[in-house]
Amino acid sequence: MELEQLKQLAVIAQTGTLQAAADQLHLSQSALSRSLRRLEDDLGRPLFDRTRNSMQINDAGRLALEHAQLILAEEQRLRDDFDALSKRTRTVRVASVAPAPTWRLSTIILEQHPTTIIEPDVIDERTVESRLLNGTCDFAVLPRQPRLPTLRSLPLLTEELYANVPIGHVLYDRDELTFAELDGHSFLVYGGIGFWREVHERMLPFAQFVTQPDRTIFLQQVRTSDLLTFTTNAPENTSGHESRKAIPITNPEAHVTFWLCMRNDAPEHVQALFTLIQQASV
Amino acid sequence: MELEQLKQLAVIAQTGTLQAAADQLHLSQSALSRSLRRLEDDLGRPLFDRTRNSMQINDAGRLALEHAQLILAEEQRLRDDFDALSKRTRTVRVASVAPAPTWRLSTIILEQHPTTIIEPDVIDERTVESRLLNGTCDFAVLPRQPRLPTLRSLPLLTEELYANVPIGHVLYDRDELTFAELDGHSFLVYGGIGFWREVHERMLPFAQFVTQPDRTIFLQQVRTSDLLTFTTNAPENTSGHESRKAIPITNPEAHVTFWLCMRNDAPEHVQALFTLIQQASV
DNA sequence: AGTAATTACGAGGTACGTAACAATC
DNA sequence: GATTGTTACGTACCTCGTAATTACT
Repeated sequence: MELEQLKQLAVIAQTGTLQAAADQLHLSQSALSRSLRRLEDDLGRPLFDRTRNSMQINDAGRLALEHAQLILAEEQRLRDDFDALSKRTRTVRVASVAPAPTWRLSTIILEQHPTTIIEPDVIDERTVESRLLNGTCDFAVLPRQPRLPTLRSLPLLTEELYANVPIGHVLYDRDELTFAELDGHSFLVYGGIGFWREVHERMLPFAQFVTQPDRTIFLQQVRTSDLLTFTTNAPENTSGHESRKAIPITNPEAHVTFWLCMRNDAPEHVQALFTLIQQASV
Repeated sequence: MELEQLKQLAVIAQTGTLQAAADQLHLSQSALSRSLRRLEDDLGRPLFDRTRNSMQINDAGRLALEHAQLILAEEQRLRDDFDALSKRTRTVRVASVAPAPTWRLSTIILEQHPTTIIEPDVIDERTVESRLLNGTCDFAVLPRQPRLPTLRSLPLLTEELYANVPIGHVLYDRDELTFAELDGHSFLVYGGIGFWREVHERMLPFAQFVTQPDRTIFLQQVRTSDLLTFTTNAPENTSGHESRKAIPITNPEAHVTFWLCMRNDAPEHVQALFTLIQQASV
């Protein structure tokens, strides 16, 4: 007996004729006829009452059909479970305090495992930490090295903040700047920058911020606006700033090393990715 | 995915090695290795963690195994149900008031369907009738034609009773006898004669009966005893009476026609047998 | 005539066993 | 060296599709 034959039995019973069932199963009528015959031989009795050109399911057929449906349903559950398992192992949940580290992660992971699904969340540091500890994310990105013995960590990248100054602005000719010099000006900022927003607010208490949550619209606005903006050394930040000058900010708060963190008891596929990133970051 | 592969998974998981499983499955190790590989490919992930020369079932394997066992158990239930169905259709339960009609039935049925199992019960008329009506037998044999419209019936055979007289007995020279002439003598009788016992007791109120329930011992005793016995025209009654003379009994009570009865709603295979017997009895 | 199921036949694919190989105990 | 799992190769079997056949509507 084969699962394929049970599927065929179900379709034949449902359609009522071999021809219709064969069409639905992408099989010739004769092949289906023989396959059904083999099943009947295996079970020791006909499952259909036959006239010369019609078939009618009989008691034995109905009995077999009941069992077949239970078996096929169980097979489907098996496949569903495995699909869920595959999805789980293909997905990496990343909780990060800033977007650039997740971009870097994507670049490294997708190069080796193009089918991986990366689910980034840019959120505040406390939430990142708690999600890592309670297992609701696979990787955490923090602006410092965690020291818990239940965690492994590595320095993922160091991001440097630049003031992005439009032509004609009073600060355009400077070669470097400090937060103190920037304070009091107006800035156009992208909304999803997480950690950096706190830096801005702490270091520039008197500045004005216009926040654009949509990244595409933000980049368009940068081209036409004469407001100051920020950019960093992350390669994903280079586009759309052609008519502007990126001026380094010298304060130590403008240079941040982001650490990739993982629980020691992370699933195997997560550990493998961690090792991959470790090698790529050397 | 095939049921065979799920069986193999179960055996591999149980034995722990491919070689042991292959032996148990009457399959070469390499074939089993490939078959398992195909299952893993089908499900999209390994079911065992492999070193170069050992295998250990992993989480995915255990998950698959759970489902596999449910599926295989359901397949077994299907087969069990079909075995029970086969046994039921191969078995014919006969309730008869006398043994000879069941012998006749066996002869006719086994000639065409040698695998049929015939379960005869020789019991009293009222019980035969009730078993037929409540469905606890397929065929009933009665000493009269039933007239219920829910039943079909046919005359199966007419049995004629003979006095079986040993050489030297006072009645040995007679050519025919009546119950009245036989009354008062001593008889050796077989126990399992059902209906005929009532005839004896009613027609021979003053006779002595020595009853032997075992047919083989009865036939041996007949050879050596000088008691009167009975026999009939049933072919199965001819053996073992060589040193005796069978003398017809003229009373109408000694000539009985047995009717085969079946419910109109009997299962198909029982109806087919009824038709067979009808043709054979012409 | 048209449809439905079975049977005949040739072809392609697939799973098997044997055997060679690699690695571990 | 014995055992275990994987890979290579040739073969045999098995199921498929096409087509012919038979019967029913």
